Amino acid sequence: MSDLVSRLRGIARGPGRTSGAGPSGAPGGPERPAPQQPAPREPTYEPERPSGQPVDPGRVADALGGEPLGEGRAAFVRVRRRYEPDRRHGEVRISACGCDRVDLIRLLDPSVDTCAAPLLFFDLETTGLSGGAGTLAFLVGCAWFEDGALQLEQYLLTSYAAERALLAHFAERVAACGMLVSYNGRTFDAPLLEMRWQFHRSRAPIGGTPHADMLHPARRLWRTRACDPDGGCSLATLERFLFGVERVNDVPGFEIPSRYFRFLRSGDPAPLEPILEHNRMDLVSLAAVTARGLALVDGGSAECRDGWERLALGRLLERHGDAARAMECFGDATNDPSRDVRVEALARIAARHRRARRHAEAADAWQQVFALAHEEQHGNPRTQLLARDAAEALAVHHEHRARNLAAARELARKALALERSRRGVESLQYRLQRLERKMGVQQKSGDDAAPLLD
DNA sequence: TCGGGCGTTATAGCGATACA
DNA sequence: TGTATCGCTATAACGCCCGA
Repeated sequence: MSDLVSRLRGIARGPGRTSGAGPSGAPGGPERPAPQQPAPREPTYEPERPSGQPVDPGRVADALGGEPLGEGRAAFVRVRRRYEPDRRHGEVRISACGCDRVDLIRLLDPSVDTCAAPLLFFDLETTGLSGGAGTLAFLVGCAWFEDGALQLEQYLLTSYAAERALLAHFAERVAACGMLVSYNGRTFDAPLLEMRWQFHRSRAPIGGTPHADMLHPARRLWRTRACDPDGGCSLATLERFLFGVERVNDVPGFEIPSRYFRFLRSGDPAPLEPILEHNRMDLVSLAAVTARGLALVDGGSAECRDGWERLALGRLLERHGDAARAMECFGDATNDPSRDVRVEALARIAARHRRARRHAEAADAWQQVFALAHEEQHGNPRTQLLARDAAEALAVHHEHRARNLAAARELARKALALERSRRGVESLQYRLQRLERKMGVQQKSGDDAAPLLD
């Protein structure tokens, strides 16, 4: 332990370099022991730094490849990086992450009233998850495009006294942008920043700046696919699915606050470097996800990679009243190799026809849904649900429009066999009773029953 | 003319899920 | 671990159509 103590004190005091990547250092690497020191069993950073002795922002900046900003106790550290257009982020290049059609962001996030460039992507690392005055953002990361390259800036808090200056600096950056973009920022990042601004009795600049939160559009577009068996749609899951990004030695979120507290106690910035890299990865992925979403709403069905993406885009466009482009997506999805995709697409098409009172076209689509879904007796529960919907819709069609009571009864029976909810069963039983009553009246009056459908 | 049925829309409640 | 947001589901209300 005494070795560790002297090492930590050496880091906090002297010019001897320790771990932590510099400007060109390999990011995200594991923490390394100081030169000529035995490797510690565990990378523990106990509160050995003499209390009351502030962390030197200049030394932290040197270790992290940044620069100190501000004077005295109000100084914080700024770390800048520039990712050139040909740099790769998984399978995509930075040049492909630019967002030209920012006006289309309102299709992704309907809560955005006005769309304006330039976009400022931002992401916080905080001392905790829960709100309240005790949680603060010790790292504010932001990024924007400049001449095709992604410019990143990170503001690191080296002492609580510098928070106001750090926030003011970020506020200047926000004032220069047209729109903020975040991932779950509407729920987490923005409220936390606003709370901190209130704490310093300053006006929060975020409230007046349009803010697009990419979490919810990402869920709408990729949840059913990106998403692992657990159905997650975190930024890390998404970047792996969309861009093939595999993070190496990424710091888990729950570990971030404790690493920062270790830094405050020890003065050693080494535990922070993986956090800065984690934050940079989040910012690049956020830009890439935004660009991908904008490309989809701009390019439509032709831009989609597969049928699942077509279905999701169709639903998103339908939600915005763009029925024509939604139908194009659903129509293209009916040619997908996946039966589940084809069934879902046909059900969407049928529902759209029904809404537009094109009942013959709707019945034709429902018929295809039922035929396709029925081939799969023990398949996807969603497909089975659509088979039941199709059977009931066709029963309605035959009872009230085609006037084929026998076919309606047969379809109602099939729907009943697929029904799982008590209410649904009751509703279908009622329908069957009505049909049989009508058929009894018809037979008494001497009418011939219409032939059954295939 | 009236009642039954269909289809759409609005609303409420609940559960899932991002974030560090 | 707390919190806000959204999607899903159930339900109600409403307008429309049609047959008795």
